[in-house]
Amino acid sequence: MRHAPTILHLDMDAFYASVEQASKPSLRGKPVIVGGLGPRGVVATASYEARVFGVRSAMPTAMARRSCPHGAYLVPRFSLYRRISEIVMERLAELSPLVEPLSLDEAFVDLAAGGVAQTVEEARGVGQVLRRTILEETGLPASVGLAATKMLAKIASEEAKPDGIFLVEPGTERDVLAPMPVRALPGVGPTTAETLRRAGLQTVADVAGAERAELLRLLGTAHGTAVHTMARGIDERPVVAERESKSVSVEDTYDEDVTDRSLVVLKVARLAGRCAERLRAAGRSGRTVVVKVRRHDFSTLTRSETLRGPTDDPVVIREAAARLIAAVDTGSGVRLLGVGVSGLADFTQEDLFAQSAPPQEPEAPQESEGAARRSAGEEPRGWRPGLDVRHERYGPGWVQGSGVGRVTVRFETPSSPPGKVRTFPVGDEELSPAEPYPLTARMAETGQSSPASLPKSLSSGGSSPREEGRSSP
DNA sequence: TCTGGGGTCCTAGGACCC
DNA sequence: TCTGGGGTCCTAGGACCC
Repeated sequence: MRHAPTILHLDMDAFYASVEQASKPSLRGKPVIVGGLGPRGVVATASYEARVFGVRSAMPTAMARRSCPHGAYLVPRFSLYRRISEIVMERLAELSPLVEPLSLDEAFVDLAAGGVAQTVEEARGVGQVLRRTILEETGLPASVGLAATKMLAKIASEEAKPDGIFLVEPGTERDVLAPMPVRALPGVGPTTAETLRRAGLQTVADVAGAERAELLRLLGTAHGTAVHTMARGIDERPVVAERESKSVSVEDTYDEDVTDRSLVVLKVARLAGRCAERLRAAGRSGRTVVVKVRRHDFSTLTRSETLRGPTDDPVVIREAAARLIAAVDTGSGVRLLGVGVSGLADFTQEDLFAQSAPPQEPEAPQESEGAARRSAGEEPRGWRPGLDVRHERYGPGWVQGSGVGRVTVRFETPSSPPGKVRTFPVGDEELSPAEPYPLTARMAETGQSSPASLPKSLSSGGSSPREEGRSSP
């Protein structure tokens, strides 16, 4: 274990909600909830103002509306979040070759490997400069944790929030951890915490003081060992850059349970097609096709089939998915269907034996996403709250709400004062969907060739298709 | 209030082979 | 005739994370 706090954990504060507040001046200082807005939606991120009312991530949106009825409820704008994430990750890459992203808004950085910090003071300095840089370039607050291990760096960034920095001095790990609830340890969720509680272990100190054999008996070999080790402040996991994904999957939860068997079969076929598209876009192929079904009572089952060789062929994946769903009783209705492919190979090469794939896939006539949804009997989702629009006469704005044939738009941009609201008929010819506005001057400079503005076929790949836009030192 | 979507890792049992 | 152990692959489910 290293002797200086040179593992940095960066975590953007309430990321999606903060982006929305930065984009929409009228929402600053107000409760903002980003997530699914349908009857079965859940909260992805709540702003700190919304958390005061008890709104939390993963909470059903319907419940959030009850406890925070005056909040602004918005759908996520992932293309914008991805653009901002790219900018942040670029800044991290300047600190070290060892950057391990955990999600769009979170990453570990090994500062020692980058040679930018060897001591407590240097590490703190790097963290402070980083926070300032991110604020300047994106307009968003980020918190930084620094420690000698990943576990403590992550706990430190949690401690630092909101908009702060926290450094765990090497040697004090056990003291910092001791009073914390067991849930603070990575890998300890509700089930493990309950198991430990029943054994009388509530704090990290309790677990650290427990017999190793007792933990193995309670949690099994792998988990028990990991929890015991972590509780004593030991964590030798290295920061690892560029981990290849091991599976690709697509799933949909439906607003109402699907009972019609032929519709179930149709939806599985469509999901298989989408899954294959994603696989191809990533330049991967896989051997095991998985179908996932969640029933009306929330019970979930999976059925899988392993092919003789890896594939990314939509026809092959669709056929396998069709065989799998054929063996599942969906008579009582399903709330979710999913299709995934695992056992990913590095190459995209058709297996020469088992496949029935014709060389030139005779895809069904290409339907647009919207047309596909409509023909499947689903709602077209035009003006969803939070989305960017432009009006010929009033300029750029965002959808505040819609219903009974009308759309309400607020006309403002990141750098404008809070804007005015106007209402239009949903069919207003002068109103059209628009690209997100850059949050800062810096984003406007480099963001013109943003993935969001590129055709789908170019922007969906793993690596960025553009070369320019990198600032010189 | 009624539970998203995208992942990772682990366990356990059965088949199959040596 | 009965009784083995170990290794690998596949399938299914579950806990956990963001």
